Amino acid sequence: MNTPEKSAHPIRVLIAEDQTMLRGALAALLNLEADITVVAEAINGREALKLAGATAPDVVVTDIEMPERSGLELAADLKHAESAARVIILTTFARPGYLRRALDAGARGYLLKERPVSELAEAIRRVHTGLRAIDPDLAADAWEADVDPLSDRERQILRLAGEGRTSSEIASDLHLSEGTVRNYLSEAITKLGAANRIDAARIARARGWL
Amino acid sequence: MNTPEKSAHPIRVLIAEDQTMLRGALAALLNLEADITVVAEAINGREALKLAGATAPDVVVTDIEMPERSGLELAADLKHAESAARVIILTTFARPGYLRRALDAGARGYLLKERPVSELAEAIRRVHTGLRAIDPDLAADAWEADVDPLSDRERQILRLAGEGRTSSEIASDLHLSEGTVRNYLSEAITKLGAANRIDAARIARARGWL
DNA sequence: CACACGGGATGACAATTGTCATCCCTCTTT
DNA sequence: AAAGAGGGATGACAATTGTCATCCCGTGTG
Repeated sequence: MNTPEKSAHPIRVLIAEDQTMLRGALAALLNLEADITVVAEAINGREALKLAGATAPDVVVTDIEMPERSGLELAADLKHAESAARVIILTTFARPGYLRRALDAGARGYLLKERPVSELAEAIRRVHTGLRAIDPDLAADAWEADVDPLSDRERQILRLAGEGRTSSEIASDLHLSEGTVRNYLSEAITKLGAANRIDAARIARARGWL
Repeated sequence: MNTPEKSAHPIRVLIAEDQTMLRGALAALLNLEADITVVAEAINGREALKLAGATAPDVVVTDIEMPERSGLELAADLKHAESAARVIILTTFARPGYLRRALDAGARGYLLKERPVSELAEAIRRVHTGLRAIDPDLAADAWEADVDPLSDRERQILRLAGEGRTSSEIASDLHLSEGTVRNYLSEAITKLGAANRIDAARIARARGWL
């Protein structure tokens, strides 16, 4: 297997993705592109931030759902650290809530894993020149998508409820009274138009609010 | 980009995986191997079965969770069709239940997406020569893993309950009385040692029983 | 034929969950 | 100082959920 010559100043890319096989495959394929070079690979957001500091990539391609620190948090971290790296979110999920959060966190690209690798390379080039690269399917309904109506507490409690914890368990976990937990849950259920806590958790997850 | 010479009789591989980016990346990388050629790509189990008939692959690499027809069902279908293709399951999930079902369905390999692509190529070669390729982490506790204790009805009802449907909804969906639904759910909860239906659904999912 | 067995149904009871109106504190804002 | 607003707590009540003992009915099976 021979590597083609790199151009004088290839685009320096960092990949953050927790699934080894996909991460390795993407790195290998992107490295075959003449104008792209993968300078680092991270398995979660925390590691990615560290490596970004050390390798000064031009573009960071990151998954969202990773242990330790998510891709959305990574985007925010990089922005906060005033890194020059442009961020492209690469995810399975076409959740409007995710896209919105990604853009708020300063991401310049949002691409689905449903698309071929060639589009990723294309997105990297676009973003490197300062343009945006938003998946067309999502770009449309992103802004008309409704905003997460949940408060922090509601979200937090709903997350636990969705894992099967009972009201009283959640209450003692969070040092709240059981009644209060039920109140928050009830609020969340009405806000989401759900039938019960499980349904509410499902809806929130599907929209990328959890 | 130049493709290396293929050997006279390369291993013919079919890939079934619903996520386009991973599917494309794997196909591209495997094609770079001198002794492997990807003869077809499918986005679900149904399509894979059809393509397997048309292309007579030596090895089928398949994901488990796909729409239409899962990788486990595909393995069973191929066995039933007396296909000569050897099946390698490639999945994110280290669920003992999945491995067991895979082996029962006649799969010769079980590999996690947590491993590098090189291991996939290696597994393909092993399986092609008639050997097995089971992820070492799983091989150990696979057989001592407990068997799915749920009956079909219990599983079916638990699945619906896990999606947030109420007992009465499930009852009318399945033409059962509400009390009966509660009975099954209660059974499932005890069998799994869960705290409630949500917890039970979570546990069953985690073990690959749902 | 008698008997066990599995799928399904009932009825009853306790615990958990969902809903509401109200109330109590702290902060802000005016 | 008065008026809101947000986070949290209570209490009460209805609906849903979880648990059990029992029962009915068709299928095997000895």
